[in-house]
Amino acid sequence: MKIEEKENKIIINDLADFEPKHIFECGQCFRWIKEEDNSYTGVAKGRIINVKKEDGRVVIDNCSRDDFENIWYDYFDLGRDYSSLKKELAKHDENLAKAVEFGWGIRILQQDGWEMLISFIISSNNRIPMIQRAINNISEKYGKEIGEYRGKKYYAFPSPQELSKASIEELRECKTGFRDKYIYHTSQALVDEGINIEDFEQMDSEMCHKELMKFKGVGAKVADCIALFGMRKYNSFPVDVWVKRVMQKFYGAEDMTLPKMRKYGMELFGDNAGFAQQYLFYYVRELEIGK
DNA sequence: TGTCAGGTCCTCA
DNA sequence: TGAGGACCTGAC
Repeated sequence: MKIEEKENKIIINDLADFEPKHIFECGQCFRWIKEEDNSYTGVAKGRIINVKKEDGRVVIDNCSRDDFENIWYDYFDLGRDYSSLKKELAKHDENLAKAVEFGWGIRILQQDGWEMLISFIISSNNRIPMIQRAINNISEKYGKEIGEYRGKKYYAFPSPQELSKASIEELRECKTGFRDKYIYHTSQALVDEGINIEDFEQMDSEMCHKELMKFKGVGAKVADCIALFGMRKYNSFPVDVWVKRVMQKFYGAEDMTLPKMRKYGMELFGDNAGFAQQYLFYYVRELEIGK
């Protein structure tokens, strides 16, 4: 990987399988905002960076070399060979091959487990713009101000301790809707019971999923998303409305219940089920297949 | 005005 | 187990 550093930017010349639109709009994250120049600005790990593709190169603005090596390299999953992963997936079947070709620049971000827990509780029966707004409201109200970028202030996602100070009513004011009580109970549970969410990463997938579902507002689908995007459980297979459609249309799962569909997907795609799910999800949602 | 959206919870067979 | 209805909110 050839990396140049200049003017607080990191420029990567030869990074394959990386397309900002695919990465930030495949539904795995909620805090990356598209700018007018088609770049994306986001907050993670207490930093603000801006990412774009320019002349085939990946440009990360507002980023030091140290931060790139210590934070963003892992965050963007740059240690993984997506070319061979995609080749492997494409061999599986024709539909997955098309999906991989369509979302060729997707990478599964290594995001924070706690932030994913709350974010995906908010996602249930909700729309993406509303989810983004609620998460921003929560961050502004309870998170620390990180700094300014392009004239806009940015806030970190609050810690469990910080968020546990919010009442159910205040969470409702952040436009979380009926999920206010779920967020409240989850924050309280972490603080009161001294649960360290990072420990979940050490569990095997099944245990991780089971433990996550103990939180109020976390069902099978939300637990799978948290495990996949926040806890490196890459054999997770979140079944949402879109994946349900794709499983019915392409994989003969017309009469399956959701739990069966989840199990079927995990068996079908094995250790790479999470990646398969992301490519399929992005493919059918962007093209509105099966709607 | 009614429906619907990245589901979950609760109740009841 | 599985089915059915309620649920904040706001956009169409």
